[in-house]
Order: sequence, then structure tokens, then C-alpha cells
Amino acid sequence: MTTGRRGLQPRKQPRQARAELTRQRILTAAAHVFAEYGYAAGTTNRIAEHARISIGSLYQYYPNKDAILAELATRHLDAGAAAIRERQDEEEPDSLEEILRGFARTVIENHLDDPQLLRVMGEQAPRSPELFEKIARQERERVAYTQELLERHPEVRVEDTYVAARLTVSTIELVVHVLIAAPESIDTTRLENELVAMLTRYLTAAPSAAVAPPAREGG
Amino acid sequence: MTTGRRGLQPRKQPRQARAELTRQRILTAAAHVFAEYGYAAGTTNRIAEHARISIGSLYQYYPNKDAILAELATRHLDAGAAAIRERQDEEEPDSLEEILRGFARTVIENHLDDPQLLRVMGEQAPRSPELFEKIARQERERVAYTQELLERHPEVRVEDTYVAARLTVSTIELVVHVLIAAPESIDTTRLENELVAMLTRYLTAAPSAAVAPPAREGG
DNA sequence: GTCTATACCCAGATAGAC
DNA sequence: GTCTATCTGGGTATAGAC
Repeated sequence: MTTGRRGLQPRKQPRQARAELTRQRILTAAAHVFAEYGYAAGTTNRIAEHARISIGSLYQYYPNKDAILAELATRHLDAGAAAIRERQDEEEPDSLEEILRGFARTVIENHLDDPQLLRVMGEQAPRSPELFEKIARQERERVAYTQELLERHPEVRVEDTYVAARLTVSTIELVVHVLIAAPESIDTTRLENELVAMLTRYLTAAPSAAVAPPAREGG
Repeated sequence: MTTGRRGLQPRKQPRQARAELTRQRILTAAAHVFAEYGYAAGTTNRIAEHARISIGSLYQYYPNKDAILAELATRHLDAGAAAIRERQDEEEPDSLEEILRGFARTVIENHLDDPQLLRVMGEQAPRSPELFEKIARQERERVAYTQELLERHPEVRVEDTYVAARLTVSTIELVVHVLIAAPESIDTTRLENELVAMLTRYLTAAPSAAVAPPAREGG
């Protein structure tokens, strides 16, 4: 077995497969390193070290540090979008509460694997214009979808569906984001229940009831 | 008017006053620069430039970059804490709704002057252990205070006051934080109303009502 | 007490051998 | 295609003149 060959091709080129594997190793290492050290201290050297490849090799696969984080972020975003779309494809439950529950659960599940990394990505990462735009677009899509939902659902009672949709989307994402990553973490089922309860009541109660104080001087 | 003197003192020494003024200049410049460029790109050179002093002078007043940001953060935190305490000293309104409204309004007001800076501080700043601890302590205090409030208030109906308190505090702070800084901003009064409505309904409705689906098979 | 000039540090990125 | 060794850039921080 010298420089073997197995036919006419110069070599059974494993380029794509191996390369893809290496990329994956780098991403996994990067996720670990960013989660543990944060963005700034998550150096490419550390990432390479943790991936058991040299720094030179790392730069064969990614042009720079931001590109690595951007790919992690993109994958997370895509996974989230896919999960939501998937859920939408199943037929929608009737009650608003169950719809919200599905939404909350999806977001929670999407945050479970590596809350620390998610925290770093969401909070410390410098967002490139493209990434920023991607995030913004996804946000807008969710708000639009939610607004539409609020408008067609008979249980809903809110004055301004756009504001309500933004509040709903933001609340779920933000609260899940920080409470999952919080040091003293909350049971996820409970978190889901409370979020759902909060939003359901908000969206289905008559708007004026809670906002205006009970008439005081008779009328 | 040569090197004038006005009495026996070597000179009306303006040390403290001028120094304090310079510190303030630096802080103001830093706030501007951090808000505009973010933490990493908000270099000390830029800060000095914007404050119209030399980089050398800047380091006469602050030992390093983090110290500058830490002081900005500390001032914000202290201002917030003071505002809340102040509000507590006035007598508390009776209705839960008005209490929550006061809380929400205070947080909103505290975020109005420089949302961008707040965003950078909250999201990108490397938190030193001391600063981190300070933030955590303030968070715990607010949660504890809120929990106590929930426990003694007759309108409140929640299973777990601790979880409810955390959710309440997190929701107000997070949602205000991002929606104020959002590109397409929401009217603050509306934001306040919606938040108050959401939380009031959440905290005062009977817990089981919204969580359990309406009985389906008769019972 | 303020400045200019510069030293230092270290992470990102590259060159070139193998 | 992977490595080691090295360069580069620029931000932080300091030295020393004035």
C-alpha cells in the first residue's frame, strides 16, 4: 500500500465529506468556547485548540472569527424558524391558549440545548449588518404572523393588534431567553404555564376593564 | 492682571470642582461613544477625542476603559434604585394595577434618556464581578419586594408568588428595555398601559382558569 | 494637570514548509 | 490540507516633556 489508487480517478476525493466534518468540529468547539469565555475572550486560538486543529486550519474554513459566530447564529435562527413553521403546518389548535402554548414551548425548546451560548450570541455578539437584518426580518415575520392571528381569532380583545403582537412576541422571547439562562433557573413547564397564562389573559380580556380604574365617584 | 492672587491662599484651588467637571465630560463623551459605536469599537481614543482631552488625561481620571463603563452603569443603577425607593416612600396606591403602573412608569422613565447606551450597557458590556454582583443584588431586591407585595395584596391570585414576582420583574425590565430602544418605537404611554394590563390580569385572575382547558367531556 | 509620543500586548490573520 | 512560526494592526496604557 504505497500511494494507492483505486481506479482511474486521481483519488476517491473525500473533500466535501471530511471538510464538512471539520467545519462541524469547528462550530461545536466555537459554541463551547463562546459559551464558556464570552465573545471577546473566545479567541480563535482557543477555538482551534478546542477543536484539536491548528489555527491555520481554522482559517481554511472560516475567513474570520465573526463568520464563525455568524454561522452559529444563523443555524440557531434557521432552526427556530423551521420549528415554528413546522408547528404551523400541523393544524392549529382552536383555543388561543393552546396556540400560545405551542409558541412558547417552541421557543423554550429552541433555547434548551445551550442557554449560555444563546446568551452570548444574543447579548455580546457584534451583529454584522447581514445578521442584524436577518434577525430583524425574522422578528418582523413573527410579529406579522402573530398580528394576523390576533386579528382573526374570536377570543382576542385588544385595541391595537400590532402593539399587542409585538408585546407578545417580545415577551415570550425575552423572558424565555433570560429565565432559562438565569443562575437560579425556573422549571420550564412552570415557565411555560405562567407565560401562557399571562398572555392569554392579556389578549382575551376586554381592554378597558383593567386599564381604567373602577369608577370611584359613582356615574 | 499678571499672575493675580486674591488673598493669602496660594490660589483659589479649583482642584475638586474642575476635576469633577472633567470626569463628567469624560462620562458624557463615553456615553455618546459607547451608544454610537458599541463597547468594543468604543475605544478610549475616541472617548478622549470626543471629550476634547488627550488620551493621557483620560487615564488620569479612570484607570481603564472598563472603569468608565462601570461608572456609567453604576450611575444608571443607582438612579433606578433611587427612583424606585422614592416611589415607595410615597404612600402606595391601593389597587395592584396602580402599583404596577408606578413600577412600569419608573422603569420606562429610567430608560428614556439614552436607550442606545442602555442597550450597549445591558448587552455588550463585560460585567466585572462587582458590577455583576451589584446587578444581581438589585434584581433580587426587586424580586423580593415584589414577592412580598404579591403576598400581602388581596387582589393577587397566583400559585407561586416567587415565580410570579420574577416573571413580573423580568417582563417589565426586559420589555421596556428592548421596546424603547427598538427602531420602530412604541408610544411610551401605550407601552405602559399594555404592560400594566398584561400583568394585572395575570396576577389577579384565578390561576386554574386560564391554564386548564375548559372541560370538554362534561364532568 | 495636560499633552505627545510611544511601548506593550495580544488577538486576528497569513506565509510557507511539509 | 494541515501544521508552525510569524507578521500586523490597533487598542490600552504609560513615560516623560512642558
